[in-house]
Amino acid sequence: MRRVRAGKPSTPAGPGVSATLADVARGAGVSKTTASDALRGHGRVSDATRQAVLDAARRLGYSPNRSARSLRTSVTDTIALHIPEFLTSAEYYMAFVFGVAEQAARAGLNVTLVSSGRVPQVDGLILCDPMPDNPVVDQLMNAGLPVVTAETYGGDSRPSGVIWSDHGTSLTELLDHLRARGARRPVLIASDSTADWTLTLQQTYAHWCAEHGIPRLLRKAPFGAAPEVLRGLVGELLAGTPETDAIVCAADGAAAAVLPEIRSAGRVVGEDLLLASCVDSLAMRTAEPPITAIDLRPRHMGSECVRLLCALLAGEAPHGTTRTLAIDMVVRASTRA
Amino acid sequence: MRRVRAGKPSTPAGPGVSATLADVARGAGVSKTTASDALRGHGRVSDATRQAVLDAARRLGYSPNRSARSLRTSVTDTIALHIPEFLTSAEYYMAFVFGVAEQAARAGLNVTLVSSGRVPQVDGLILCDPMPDNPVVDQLMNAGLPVVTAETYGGDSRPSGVIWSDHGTSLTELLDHLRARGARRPVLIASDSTADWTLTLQQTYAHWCAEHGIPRLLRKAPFGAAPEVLRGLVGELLAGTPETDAIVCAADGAAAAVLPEIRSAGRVVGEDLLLASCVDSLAMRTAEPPITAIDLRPRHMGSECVRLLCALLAGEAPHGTTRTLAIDMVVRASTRA
DNA sequence: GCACCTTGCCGGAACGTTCCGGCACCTCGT
DNA sequence: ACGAGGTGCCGGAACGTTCCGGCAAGGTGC
Repeated sequence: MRRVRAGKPSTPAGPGVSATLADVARGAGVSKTTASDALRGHGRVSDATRQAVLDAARRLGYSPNRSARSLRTSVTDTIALHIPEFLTSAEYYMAFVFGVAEQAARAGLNVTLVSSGRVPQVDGLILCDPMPDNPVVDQLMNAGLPVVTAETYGGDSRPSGVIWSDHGTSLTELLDHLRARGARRPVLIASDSTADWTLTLQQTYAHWCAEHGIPRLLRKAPFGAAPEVLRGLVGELLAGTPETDAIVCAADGAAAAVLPEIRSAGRVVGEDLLLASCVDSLAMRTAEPPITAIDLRPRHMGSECVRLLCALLAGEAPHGTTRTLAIDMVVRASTRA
Repeated sequence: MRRVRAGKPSTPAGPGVSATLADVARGAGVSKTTASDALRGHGRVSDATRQAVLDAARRLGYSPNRSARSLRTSVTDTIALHIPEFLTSAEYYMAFVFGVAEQAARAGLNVTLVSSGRVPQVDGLILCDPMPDNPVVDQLMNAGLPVVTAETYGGDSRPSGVIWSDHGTSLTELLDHLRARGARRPVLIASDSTADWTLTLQQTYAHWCAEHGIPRLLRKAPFGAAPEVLRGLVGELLAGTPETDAIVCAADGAAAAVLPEIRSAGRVVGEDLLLASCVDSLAMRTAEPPITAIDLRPRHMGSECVRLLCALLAGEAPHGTTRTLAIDMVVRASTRA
């Protein structure tokens, strides 16, 4: 608990210790007010003085103390990020995190991870795939801070901003594609999570089936279900409903996981059984055959969330702003019969 | 840039605005010094007053302003986390991140992600899989802050602490296992990254081969190589060196990616060709057949890094402390011939 | 010459916390 | 009765920043 900074505050900043604004002011021969104004571009400062201050700052390696700044302005230049803990979707979330980190760095913001419900002292929050029954999400939602969610939130409170993708349209497109490839009995294997995304997929599927006079063949697996469970499900499905000619898996990675089961049921993916996934990932690309999937562009999703949050914080976007992120179907051999 | 907090500082804290220490002191009828002492457990305070302060704090929903505290003490209660951006190893890194986040939350620390080289104002850094040729890593290493690395660092500077796993012993164990299963020509497919982990694997393999009078059949693929590249590699390997009876893949996910290629070369994994991975993941578990792999326990790795960093910060561990994290080989059908 | 505005700069208070030093009171031992 | 030592509490300075208000010097119009 000892103080880290060196003793004499009048020395021109020891090694490893960042110079203070007063040091810069002294170095430029001006007052700290002027130094601050010059650096922030706020007050009225002549070009010559501004240049002198800038030089001094660079020479001394000045970087403003964030705590002091934040104490004074009550702006932390920090946003919090919460992601659900599902290692099954690791690739999606990881890409999302990098998208957030990159865009935040660009905007000069720090990103802090929040796992518990303890609301951190930040300027705003980003919640990825918020599920209404998650108490942590609930606390964060009602913390009185600006919140941007990735995908819509099914709960009561309204976030300040939302970035969402039109999964309904995408799934319809995917189902149409399967139909064009000859599929007449497509099955949707969805998860039972409370994420809005899952629900949209199920509704869209039901709607599409009704529209095409096709029986609803929905199967549900627990969110983050073990591959064995998924396989068992598919095994039963193919044995019990052999007329199944296409399978769409909602969960990340599920389609790749069930491939062996399909094969051992004597079906040939891409030939007499079409297979597709609602989430693209490395596993889809590397599967044999590669699996048609919807690219959710998680990295873009991450950076767009930060963009929107910044706009909200700057007052450039109204509370309740909702933006759409385009997503793409990627057709691969598994549906190219 | 407007101030967020409400106007009159004498009101007992408006809604949504955290109470200040002065509010608590007033609420408990003591001075702010006493309030601070009572909450921190520092000075000499009678039990009765301490209780009164604690009550007032709870009643007012007091939570100390981190900026003010940090400004005063120059302790930020925040650590920075850097992970290399390789989405192929998404599952490993994701688990690592959660391990860090969880343990940090337990220790009352914030975690901020750092992607650029800009050194954040934190108490310490955790660098996951630091590669010597990464400029960002370099800057962070030499920031003059306590650093804990996950896996040893191959560069010049010495981190304050290291958590590492004995990949050499594990790979030896794995190779011995393959040999016991009849393999006489095991091939190692390594990546050409500069991570210490990769180098250790290659050295261990070379050493093991020499010891057993087995030809060194090392193949290198770029780190994060596309699955097609890996497949091409394996295809050539099996065509050119048909006496290959076991393949060990270093890179995360690689073993699962090359499975189809092996199959289409007419080899049967687990029967006439053993396959194993140096990194366990969902893909290894769900592959058909499931693939023997080394479980690196990334989540533990994450939390152990935080533990060590905390110990270093508290002065409970000496600079340069190195700790080992046990890792396990998980035998599955792919080597159970 | 005066009134007035603009420009360039600065003093100093405030943000919320920690903690040094000090003061008043009480309890003993002598 | 008195000093020594302990206990319980507090005043106020300091951390580094921002920014309000003010002041002097120079310019402009009359």
